Amino acid sequence: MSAIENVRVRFAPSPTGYLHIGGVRTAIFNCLFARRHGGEFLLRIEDTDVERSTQEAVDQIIDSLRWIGLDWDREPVFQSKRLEIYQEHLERLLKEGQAYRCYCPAEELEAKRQKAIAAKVTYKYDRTCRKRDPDEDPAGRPFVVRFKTPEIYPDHYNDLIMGSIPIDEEKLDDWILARTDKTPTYNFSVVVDDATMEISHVIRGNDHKDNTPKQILLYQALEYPVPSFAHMPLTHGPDGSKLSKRREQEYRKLGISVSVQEYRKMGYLPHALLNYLARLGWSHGDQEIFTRSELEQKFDLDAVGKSAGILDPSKLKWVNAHYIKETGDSEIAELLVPYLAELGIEAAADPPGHLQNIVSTLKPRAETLVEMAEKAVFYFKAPDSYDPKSRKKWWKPGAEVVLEKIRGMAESLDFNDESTVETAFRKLADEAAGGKLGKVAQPIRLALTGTTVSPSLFEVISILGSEEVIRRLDRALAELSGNPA
RNA sequence: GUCCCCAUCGUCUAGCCUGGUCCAGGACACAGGCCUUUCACGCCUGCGACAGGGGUUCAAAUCCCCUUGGGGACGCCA
Repeated sequence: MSAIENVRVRFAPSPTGYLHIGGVRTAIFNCLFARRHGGEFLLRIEDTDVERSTQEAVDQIIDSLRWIGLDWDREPVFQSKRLEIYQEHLERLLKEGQAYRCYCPAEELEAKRQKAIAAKVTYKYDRTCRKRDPDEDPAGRPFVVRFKTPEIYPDHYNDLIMGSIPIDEEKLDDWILARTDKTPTYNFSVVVDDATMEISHVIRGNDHKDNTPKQILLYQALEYPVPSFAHMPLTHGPDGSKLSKRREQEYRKLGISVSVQEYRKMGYLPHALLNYLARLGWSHGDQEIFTRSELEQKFDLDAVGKSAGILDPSKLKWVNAHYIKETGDSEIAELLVPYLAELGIEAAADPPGHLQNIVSTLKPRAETLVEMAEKAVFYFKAPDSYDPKSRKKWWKPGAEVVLEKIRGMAESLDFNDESTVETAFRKLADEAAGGKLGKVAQPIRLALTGTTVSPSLFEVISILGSEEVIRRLDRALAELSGNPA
């Protein structure tokens, strides 16, 4: 697809809670689409539901969007500050006879709806008030304003992702534009906002697909140009159904979450999540890894699929692991600090380069920053116990000889230098273990880390430094001789 | 219930529009191997799908129809 002129898109969350993972994906698609075509990406906060909207949620959403690296082009628009605009449009429709006041009591309509549901038929407003002459409207009674659905309308609309979608009479209710308290309903405010903000492409979740016919008719009634629509497939949970905030506990066990913030807590890099989410439902040949600018160059709606995507934590982890390896040691070190703090380790005051060195040994071994922090603990805290199984296997009688020899080397050689350590070990392995490095390394690894799994021992030793190595060896030696220190 | 949408390996997908190059390609996961001081990383190999049935055609994953399965929407929520 070649570049489209005058693109302006928007992301329009309602601030009733944290940012939904499906929400960011919508935001990502919008933003990338705008960048791809040199257009604008705007943010609109849909806070007309005063009861449920909070400032805290607004802050959280903005924070999450920034974290993942999304940038919008103008000040965010708040619907709550645009009430007069909706009112103007409403009056215009009323005056032109394209909308009418409905005095039917809410309870009465609700009862009819329940009845329809019980009878298993589609509920539609019976248009009682449409039939009345507006001049005969009862004065002083509460009313809502309904859209007077025109008799003639297009039989379909063209969706940029889903293709041709029929407009079905069944769905064209005389829906409510404004509530009794005069506030606009969603379908009314979006249209007024998108039209007045001159949005060119409405890219949103597939769950809004059935609202589109209503909205198109409103654009036409208001004589605004109808934007292009693109309904993206939804993001589903592992069971294949729509993600539900209520099932968060269940998701947690599987390593996914509905909340964007949680992914930060789980130790994902923002660009990794962005990359993963962009690739969920969109593709560019066989490419999996995209830089930000590649995404901005290559993303387009014509390569977006039609079917819903299931969040796959293992693929996400793989993408994350990839970026952990790709990113520089110092950057990762900086990002790691808060995760270490969670474990009670204050690494910020360490000598410069210390944490970077640690990070460089852990990068190929961690899929998330949480995992990396956990694996870094032994560098900061000497083992307080030794894995019993490994003890049995590697600390057989005579093992103390090896520990003592290494201890001696640590005293006489420069163990802050990795290659010196390696040379010493190889020499010892030749002399004492028939060249089997493992026989020397494992007992030492156990002494130094408490387990038999760690980064390269040579790296570990050079990072720990001679002093600390001696301390840990002494402690292990004491343990071996039956006199734990 | 009504309406709408979707349908390629377990998952994300390429291919479908413009039928043949596809006994269907890549990635994640999984299994095995190599490398190796352990664990990883990396590399190699393997496993694994056109939902089913009818058409159309010399030829269908690709076009048409039906069935089945899945999802979404039916508010004075957004």
